[in-house]
Order: sequence, then structure tokens, then C-alpha cells
Amino acid sequence: MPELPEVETSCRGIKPHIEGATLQKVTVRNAKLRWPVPVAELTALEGRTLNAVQRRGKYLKLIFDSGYILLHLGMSGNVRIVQQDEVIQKHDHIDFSFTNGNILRLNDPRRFGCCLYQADNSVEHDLLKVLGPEPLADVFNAELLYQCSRGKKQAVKTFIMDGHVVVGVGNIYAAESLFRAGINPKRAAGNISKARYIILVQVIKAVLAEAIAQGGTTLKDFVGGDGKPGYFKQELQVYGRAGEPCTICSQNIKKINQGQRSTFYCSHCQK
DNA sequence: ATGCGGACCTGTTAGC
DNA sequence: TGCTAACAGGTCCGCA
Repeated sequence: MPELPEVETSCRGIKPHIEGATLQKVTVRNAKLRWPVPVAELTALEGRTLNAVQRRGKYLKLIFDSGYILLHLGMSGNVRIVQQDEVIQKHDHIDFSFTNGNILRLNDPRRFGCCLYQADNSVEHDLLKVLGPEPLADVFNAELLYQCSRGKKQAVKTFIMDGHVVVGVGNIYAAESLFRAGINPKRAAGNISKARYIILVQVIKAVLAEAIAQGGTTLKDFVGGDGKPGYFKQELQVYGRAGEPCTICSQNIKKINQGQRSTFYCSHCQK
């Protein structure tokens, strides 16, 4: 499932095939995603031109004159471009068919994702209003993380995974970033120096940029908009490597639970 | 205000 | 081989 690099990969993969095209038909096979899919509002867009495809955090925006469709892929979702004769697979919940023959097809087995409509381009959807900055933007910097974390006892790992602090850092990249920064994931966010946040911000940006360059991380079934997997998995140093030797010190990688999510780290290299 | 656990789902894998 | 339990890329919500 998609973290920011996977959503960015999907965005880049689908964009050239549907941007500027006219939406011909919306087919909703299962409207029961995280929130009910607004079928009537989506079908009302038929005949309109898709002006742009954008990413914000882990969300995708399909922007029309009248408003935008907001997509989230949850834990297990993906979007890809298919042609009319492509066989419908299990969990292919929504098709956006365009007059140029391309179809944007949303598949999401666990249905933690969503498809919503915001009927006003000048106002952000409530879900987007509260999001923190983009990690690859200049506004995401050490000063911001430092100030935002003062007084917090929350573990730094769950802190950087909080979308209200910064978007796009999910379970894989949080673990990898903290490893590269040499920070113990259990450490309280408010107990980390500015000097260490400078390093952490640098590695978060580097890890995400590298992952995007590799087309994301395919653990099991992620595919980008072109239907191809990502290749960042081979770069992972701690995620999914419990019991294996640390690439730096050779001690065993540990696995613990934080907020009902698995955390992988090296207790020798990360303090 | 903060922080935690529960909830939402299906599919795959590990273990007995 | 088959059943069961644990676990999986996210994040909103309600409660303490």
C-alpha cells in the first residue's frame, strides 16, 4: 500500500493518459469504501473535461471546472490505466472512462481508501485542510519539526507519521528514515535536539526522493499507474528485516509494536 | 490539548 | 490438508 512515493508514482503514471481528456462515464461497482462513494455527484461530471491530476499527501485530486474528485488508496488500493477490453478483476470498484479510450480503474481489496467529491475548487476539502506540509517542499524543515514537537511525549516514530505534522511518511519510510538518522523510534519527539531534527529532515527528504525515483516500494502487490511494481524494496535497511543483521553494525534488527504498527530498528545504531 | 486504542476491510501467511 | 490466528502499505474517531 501506498505511502507518498507510491501515490506520486501512481499520479505520474496516470496523468499523461487522462489529463485534458473528457470524462465519458463513471461506473461504480461498489460504493462502500471508507465513506460512501457519492455516485450522483460523480456521474454529474460526465461530459466534463479533466483539467488536472494532482497529488496532495497521499491523496490524488482529479480536478474539473466545477470541483475535484478526491481519491485515497488506503492500505491496499491502486489506480491504473486500462483499455475497454481489460477484464474486471475482483475489487475493481470504480471506473472513470474517458472519451480518448482510456479508463482510470480503482482497485482496493480492503476498502480503506475513499473516493469523494469537493464541489468547489476554491475551498479545500476538510480532509486536506488539516494536513501538514509536503515533505519534499522547503516549508518542511527542521525548525518546523522542532517547534512542533516541543513538549510532546509521543514517540518520534508516530510523530513523523502523523499527517497533521507532515504528510506522506508512512510505516516503511518512517522506519527507514529513523534508521538513517540514527534515532531510536521510541524516543519522545519533544526530547530530540534541533541538530538531530536537521538530520532527520534531510534523510526523510532523501529517502522519499529515492523511493519516488525507484517507482515506490512494492512489498506485495503495489503497482503504479502503468501497472508496474516499484523497486525501492531492495533499498530497505530495516523494514521487514527483523532478526537479520544490521547493515552497519551486524547486530540483529529488532521488531516492536508502536500504535498497533510494527516498528523495525537497530537498538545499537539508533539512540 | 494530548495520546491512546478501536474501528473499518480482505487477503496472505505462519503455525498447529 | 485444513483450520485459526496474526499480520499487512492508513487514518479518522471517540474516549480517558
